[in-house]
Amino acid sequence: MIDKLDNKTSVKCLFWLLDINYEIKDNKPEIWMWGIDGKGKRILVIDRNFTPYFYLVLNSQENPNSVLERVREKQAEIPHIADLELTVRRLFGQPVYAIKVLCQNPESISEVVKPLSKVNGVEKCLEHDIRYSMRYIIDNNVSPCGWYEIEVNEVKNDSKIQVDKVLTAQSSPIRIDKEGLPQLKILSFYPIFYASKGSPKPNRDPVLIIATVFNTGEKKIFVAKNHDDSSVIKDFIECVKKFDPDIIAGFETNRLQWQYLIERANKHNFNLIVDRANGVPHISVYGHMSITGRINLDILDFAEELPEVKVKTLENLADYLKIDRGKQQIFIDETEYAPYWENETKRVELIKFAMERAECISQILGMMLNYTVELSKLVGLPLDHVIKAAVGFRTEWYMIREAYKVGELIPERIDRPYIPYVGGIVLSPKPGIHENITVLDFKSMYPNIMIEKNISPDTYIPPLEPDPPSGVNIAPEVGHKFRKEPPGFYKKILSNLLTAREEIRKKMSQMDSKSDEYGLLDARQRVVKVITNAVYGYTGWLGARWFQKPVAEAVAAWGRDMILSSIKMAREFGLEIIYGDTDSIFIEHQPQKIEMLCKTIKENLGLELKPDKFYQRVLFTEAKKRYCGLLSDGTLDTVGLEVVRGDWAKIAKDVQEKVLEMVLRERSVEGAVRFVKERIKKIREQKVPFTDLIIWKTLTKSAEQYEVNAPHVQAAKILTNSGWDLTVGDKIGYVITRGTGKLYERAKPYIFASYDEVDKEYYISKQVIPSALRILSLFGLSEQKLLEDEILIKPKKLTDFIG
DNA sequence: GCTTTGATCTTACCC
DNA sequence: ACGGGTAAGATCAAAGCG
Repeated sequence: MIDKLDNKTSVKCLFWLLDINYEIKDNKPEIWMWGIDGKGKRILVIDRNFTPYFYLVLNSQENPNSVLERVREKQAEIPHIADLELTVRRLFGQPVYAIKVLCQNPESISEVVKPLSKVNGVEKCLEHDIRYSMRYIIDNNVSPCGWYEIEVNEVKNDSKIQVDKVLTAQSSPIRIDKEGLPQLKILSFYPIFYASKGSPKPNRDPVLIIATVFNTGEKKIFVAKNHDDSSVIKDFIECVKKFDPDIIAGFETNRLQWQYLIERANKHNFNLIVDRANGVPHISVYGHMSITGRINLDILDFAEELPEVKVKTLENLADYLKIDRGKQQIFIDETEYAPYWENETKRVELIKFAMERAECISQILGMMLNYTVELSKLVGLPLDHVIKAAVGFRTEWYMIREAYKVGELIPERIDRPYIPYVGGIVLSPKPGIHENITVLDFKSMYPNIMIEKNISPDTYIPPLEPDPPSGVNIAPEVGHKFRKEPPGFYKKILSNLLTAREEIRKKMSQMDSKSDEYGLLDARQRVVKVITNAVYGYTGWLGARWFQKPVAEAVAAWGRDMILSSIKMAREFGLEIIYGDTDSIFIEHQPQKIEMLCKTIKENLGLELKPDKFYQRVLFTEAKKRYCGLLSDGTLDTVGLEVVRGDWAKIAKDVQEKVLEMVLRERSVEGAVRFVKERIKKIREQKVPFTDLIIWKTLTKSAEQYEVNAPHVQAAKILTNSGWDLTVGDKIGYVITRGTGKLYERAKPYIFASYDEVDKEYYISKQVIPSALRILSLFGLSEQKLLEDEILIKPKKLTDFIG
C-alpha cells in the first residue's frame, strides 16, 4: 500500500506521454504512464482503475441471455473473473451479441479464455490478444507523444523510481489540444567492441570505448584500460543515470549493442541498470529492446524506411541525409578496430571515430524525431514500438483504434493459405526516345476507389447473400459485390485520412517552410500519406486481422477498369499512349486535349486524373518498369534501370548513368560510346577504385537454406567460417575473382580480396557492357562494337531514333 | 561428351 | 511479416547434337 503524501484531494496534472507499460503488483494490474509535466518534471502516473477484459462472441442462433446464464454457471469454477456484461458489438459489420468478460489480471486472461470458449453458444473469444497497456491506450483514446490532463494524487516514491514525482491516477487521461514536444533529454551513444577475429563475441571481446553525446551539447567518452571494460560499462551506467535521458539513441542497438553490453556487464557480475525502474533493457514486441521509462531508438530502424539507402551503414545514411560530418572524416572499418586499438597513436583516432559516430547518431535522430513522433501519435504505438513495427502492423493499429470508436470487434489473426489474385496492369512501352511526354496519374487511386465503391470488409456481400435495399457496386471482371450504404469502415478511415492530409497541406501552404512548425506538419502529412497508401496492401495481406481477399481483388479490378477506360478515352481524343503502369499513363503533350481528357474522366469515373510529370525527352527499352526521362529542370529521372538498383557494381551504375546523360541531355550516342570505351580501358588498367567493383546482395535466408549456389551465398559462407555473425537481411559485399569454374566459386567477400585477384573481364562483360548496352542497344550498338579498339566510325545521329 | 536451352531460383525494383 | 507485376542473371538439368 502506497501512502498519500498529504491529505489534499486530487489535483489536475498536465503531462506529455513518453511511454506506457504495465506492472502486476499484489496480483493487481497497474498502468504505468511515463511522462513529462508542464514544468518539465519527469513523472510516473500509475492508474489502478482499469480492468482488463475480452469478449465472448455468441452464436446468432442462441438466446444471448441463456448463454450468459451458462457462462455465469461456469464462472463459479473459474477464479479471476471480475464481471460479465452482455453487449452488442459488430464483427465484419454484422451485429453480434458479445459477453464482455472483465478479468482481475491481464495475465490470467488466457486461463479464462480456454474454459469459457467451450461453453455452449459461445462461438469464439476475441480481443484476448490485445496487450493490457494497448487496451488502455485504445479505450482511453490515448496516444503516446500527446498532451493529457489527469486527476492525480502524489504518493511516496517507495521503489526509488527515477522520476521527480510518482502519482496515482484518480481519473482517466483527457487529451489536451496542445502541440509540440516538451524539452526532451536525449542521449546518443556509440560503443566500440574489440573485434579480434570476425564479429566481436561478448564472452570474449571487451567493450573498448563508449562515446556519448547529450542534446545539451555535453559529450563524454569512456575508454577501457587495456582490455578491462568493467569501468567503461559502469561509467556508462552512471552517465545514463546522471543525465537521465528520455530518449536513448544508437545505431544497431536493437539487434546487437544492448545485448552485448548486458552480457559484458553480467560477465563482470553486475547488471546493466539503465532504465527508470532500476531494471535492465529487455526484449519486447517487434524485436526491439525496451528500456522502461525511457525510449530506446535505433537509427538503423529509421534507415529501413529509406529504400534509397541501399547498404545501411551509418555513413551511407548520413550522406543520404546530407549530414555534415566535418572535413576530417575518419572511417575505420570494423575489421580494423583491433589493430587501431593496439597501436598507441592510432588508438586516439579510434576514440575520435567513436565520438564522431555518436555525434552523427545525435544529428540523425534530430532529423527523424518529428517523423517518428507523428507516426507514434497517428498509429498509437509508443515511439520505440512504432519505429520497429512493420507497415502492416502500423496500419492495423491505426485501424484497431478506429474500429473501437465504431464498435467493431477486432478479429483474431489466423493462418490462411496463399491464393494469388490479379493486380494492376502494366503496358508494354513503345521503345526508343520520345519528346514532350506528359505523365498523367490518378490521385490516390486505390484509396479513392475504396471510398467511391465503398469497398470494405464490412460492406462485402458474399455470392449467395441477397442484395441489400441500398443496392450494390459490382466489381468488373471479378464480380464481387459491396453494399452502397451505409459507408464502410475503410471508407470512413480513408476519407478521414485524405481530408486530414489536405488540411495539413493547406495549413502548410501559409507557413514559412523553414519554421519548426512547418517541419512538424510536413512530418505529419507524410505519415498520413504512408498509412493511407498502405491500406490497400493491408487488405491483401494474409496476416491482416481484417483480411478479405475479395476486397483487395475488387480494388485492383476497378483500378484496371479505370486505367483501361482512360486509355480508350485518350485514344478517342487522338492522344498517343507511350506507356502506363497501374495508375499512370504516359502520353504525348497536347495540353488542351489532355485537359479535356482529365475532365471527361473525372465526370465519367469519379476519380481525378492529373498531370504529374513532364519529360522533355524520355527513353524506353523493350522492358516494362525501366525507363529514364529528362525533366524540365535538366535532371534525369531514372526508373528501374541498373542505375537505381543496389545489386550492381558501382562501376556499372556510373557508366549507365553517364550513358543516359550523354544520350538524353547531350544527345550524343557517340559520346556515350566513347565514354564506355574509356571506362573499359580504365578497368583493364586497374584505375577504377576497388570499392566500385563490390557487388552487394541481401542474404534473404540462412546460407544453408539456399537451393542453388549463388555468389553472395558463397561469400556469406566464407564470412561465417571466418567468425562473422551473419543474419537474414544482411547485405553481403563481394567481388568476382579470376579463375575457373562457376561464378559462385569465384566470389569472395570484398574484405578478404585483393585488387590483383579481381577478374576485370567479368566486370567488363557482365557488369559494364550489359548496363551500357541496355541503353545503347537501342541505337544498334552491340558488345563487339563497344569492345572494338577504334572509335566508332560513323555513329548514327540521335535524331534518327526519335519516335 | 559436349553445347544449347529452358525451367527455376533469386534479388530488387515499380506502383 | 502490406499487395501483385516485372526484369534480369546465375544455376542446373534436360535436350540436342555429332
